[in-house]
Amino acid sequence: MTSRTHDTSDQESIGLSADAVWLRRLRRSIISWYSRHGRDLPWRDERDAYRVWIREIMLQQTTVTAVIPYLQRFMQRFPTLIELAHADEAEVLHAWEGLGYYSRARNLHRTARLLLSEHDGEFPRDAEGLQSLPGIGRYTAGAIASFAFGARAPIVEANTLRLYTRLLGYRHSPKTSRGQTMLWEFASRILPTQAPGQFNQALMDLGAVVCTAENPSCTSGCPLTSQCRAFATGEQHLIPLQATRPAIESTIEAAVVVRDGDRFLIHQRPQGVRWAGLWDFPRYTQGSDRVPDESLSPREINRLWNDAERSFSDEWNLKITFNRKVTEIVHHVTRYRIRLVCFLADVTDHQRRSTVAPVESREHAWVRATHFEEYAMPVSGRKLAKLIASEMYSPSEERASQRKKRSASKKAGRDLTRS
DNA sequence: TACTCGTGGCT
DNA sequence: TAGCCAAGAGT
Repeated sequence: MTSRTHDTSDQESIGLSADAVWLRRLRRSIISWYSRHGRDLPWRDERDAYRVWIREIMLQQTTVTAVIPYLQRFMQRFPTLIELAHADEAEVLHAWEGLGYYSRARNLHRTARLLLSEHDGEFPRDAEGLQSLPGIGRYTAGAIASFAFGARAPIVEANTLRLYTRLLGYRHSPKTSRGQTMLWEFASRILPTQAPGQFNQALMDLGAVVCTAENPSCTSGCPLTSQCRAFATGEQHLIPLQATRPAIESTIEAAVVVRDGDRFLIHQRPQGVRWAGLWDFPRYTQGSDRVPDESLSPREINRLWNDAERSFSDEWNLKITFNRKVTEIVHHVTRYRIRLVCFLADVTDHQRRSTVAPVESREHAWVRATHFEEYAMPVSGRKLAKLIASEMYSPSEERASQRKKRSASKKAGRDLTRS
């Protein structure tokens, strides 16, 4: 087999990787590189299973930079498994607010309780046992087993996936079951008997620092250049093969800010929906027959205004009337770009007397803007909460509000206040 | 298998 | 800027 082979079979990849001499040389190069250039991460050589677990869950699909401050706060708030297990889920979600992928936090909490109730508060010491726990998949199981318990457990994640596929010149999709089988097989073969945890860390560091997604440092610092098939054929920019991502869709939502005196209505999102368990202002998605990326026309604002008023009144059994449009927030969630148009409605004495009983099954609260901080919210909800807290209570509230309205109207060449 | 689940940084 | 990317897991 030569580097000119264009349809490298998996067996050929594995066959090459199985060459003991080649593997030993690879390992030596990686270990040597790691000793000199490994990242100085705050958790380097951390072996406490609880701390490794929390950190690995946080790092799922999340950058090191984003994780560090959250990890510090989380460990202060929940220093041990016992404290995490004894906390309310709401507290855990609150500590997670802003990190995203909130099922990670819910599974973390579930697993803490499970470990305490059924495992004497101890982690399984092997990858298989770890993988049976909620939120712990194949990668995380291997990471905990090797980092905390020194088990010879392989790992495949974003960094190592890039490294392995390039090293082996794997031209097929690494996401298929065939690709996954090949990758885990190679991960297992390359892993040494001695200090597998450190070696796994070395693999990830090499992927993160040298074998990067964009502009990998093949000729300026990679210890594996001479053994890398992708480099030999100049394909390092083509490997790994990209999966096609679903297209981004634009949608429009209305957020309803209901004010009763100095309190605002928020509700807890139910299980099974996005941001489950987090608190938010009531929001409604408009039919997506037309979803422009640009600002909305006055006609579209009016339609949204009317629809949201009706939806809210039906759902909460509270007939409200919007005072004005407060703001628009554009944010991204998964494959959606959402234009969130926020309306303000004041509850009048008459309305309060007639129908204030919201739907019984829905957790809700009337909260002063100064207390929004106590509730875990999605980032877009938090942005709105901050805006309310800063604008609604500032001494120049009316003036600021008027000024904003005028400038917004002027800019868009329309009147959004609907007299 | 393909899709969902979040967010922020980078180019 | 619009898309890509980041120590994946669950369904």
